[in-house]
Amino acid sequence: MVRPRFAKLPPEQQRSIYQAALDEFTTHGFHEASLNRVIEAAGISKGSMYYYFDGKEDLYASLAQAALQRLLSGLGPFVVPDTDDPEVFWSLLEDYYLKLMIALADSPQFAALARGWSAVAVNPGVQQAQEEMERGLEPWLDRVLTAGQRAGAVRSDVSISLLVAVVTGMGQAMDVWLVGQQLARNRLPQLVETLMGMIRGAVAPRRQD
Amino acid sequence: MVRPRFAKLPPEQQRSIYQAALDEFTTHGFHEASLNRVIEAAGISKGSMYYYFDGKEDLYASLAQAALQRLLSGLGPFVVPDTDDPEVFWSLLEDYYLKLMIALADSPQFAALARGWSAVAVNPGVQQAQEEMERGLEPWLDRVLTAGQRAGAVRSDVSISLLVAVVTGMGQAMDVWLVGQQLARNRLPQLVETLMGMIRGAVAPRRQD
DNA sequence: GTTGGTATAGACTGGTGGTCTAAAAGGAGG
DNA sequence: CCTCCTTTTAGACCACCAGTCTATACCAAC
Repeated sequence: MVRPRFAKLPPEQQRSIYQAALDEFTTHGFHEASLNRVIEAAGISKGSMYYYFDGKEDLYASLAQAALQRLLSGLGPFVVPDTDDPEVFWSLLEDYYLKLMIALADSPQFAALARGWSAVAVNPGVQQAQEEMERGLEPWLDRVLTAGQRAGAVRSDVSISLLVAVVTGMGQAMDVWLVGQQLARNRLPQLVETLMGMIRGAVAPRRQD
Repeated sequence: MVRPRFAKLPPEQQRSIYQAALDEFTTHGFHEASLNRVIEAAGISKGSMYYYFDGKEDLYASLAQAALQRLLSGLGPFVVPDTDDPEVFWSLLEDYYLKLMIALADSPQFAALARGWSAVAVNPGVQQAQEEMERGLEPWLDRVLTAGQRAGAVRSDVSISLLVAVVTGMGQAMDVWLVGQQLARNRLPQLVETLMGMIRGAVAPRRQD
């Protein structure tokens, strides 16, 4: 999936293509985006586009990956809380989530890209690309929740896959909701605390456990 | 959005068109579905199709609406629990959710249709149709949660819109997860209890409330 | 120079959703 | 039976789509 040919391009042209693609994808979403328009806006020929990218999906995945990398570069690697104390576990997670949200608030481009993502998943051809991206996200969630179970912070009486699904769903819903709000930066900490509290309420062990 | 022309058709032809559309949409999803193939499979002409439906989106929305109606007809109207007891509130909701899940398990067609739904939402043109459908669902959730607040079963310290978003997200995630499982009918009650418990954990009042 | 890989251009293909015009079918009044 | 008008059907046609392919331009190595 690495395309050294593209990396060899003069950075100026790389940015031109990425910018055109970003505009198109963020304003139209994946399916309604037109590769032809991207080609035109970038000022290159169809041949060149297909010389650098395998196709529409590949361009999108490339773009998203680059954006994600940029987003996470200021955040350090994914952290898996390693602790025995449920309170500490949730506190660590909340810190991390807050940092993530702040970074996200600073790059609305990526938010727009991420929002279009779920739609892409329907196309089977893209699932592979998505898996590549999720290879850094879903397994992370998986490991985090497993660590949470060890710490007694996450219930152990249901399958991990359900927990991952539910937390992902909650996270997506919250993100979408957050983007819809006028998220004043100074209110973020309180909001994140609330949101994390809801996730905790959903997946924490029942009281009699 | 009502197309009396279509309703006037001989039922046999109506079913022929709906069946062809259902096959296409459930096997390919909305975006990858081909209207031309539906037309061919239904054995009608393009002119007729566009005489009866405004287009692809309209056909899809029509189909989904009909399927939803059929699904809910055996379920009675949406119920808004009216009680003062949080326990009763959640119990009523759980009963209803279970009935819904059983009905869903009995009509996999609708499940497939519903799965494709989120992808359609990305297309702005369909959002209107979706809103029309959700006009019967989201406000219901809204009212249910408000009733839950009155009963002290749902926390009142965050906005209803967030609660609706989170519950919707959880519900979608759970539905998708459920469909992915081999949902044996006899295990459904226990599963639904678990799922409802998670929703409850997320939106119930904090302990110190 | 000549050769050979790299890069670019853009015509072309088979498909898409959607429009449009012309003809067929159906029915009411004479 | 014929005319007139509306409703319905047929399918050619349009612009656009993602993706393929061939021919040519470029440029370094020899």
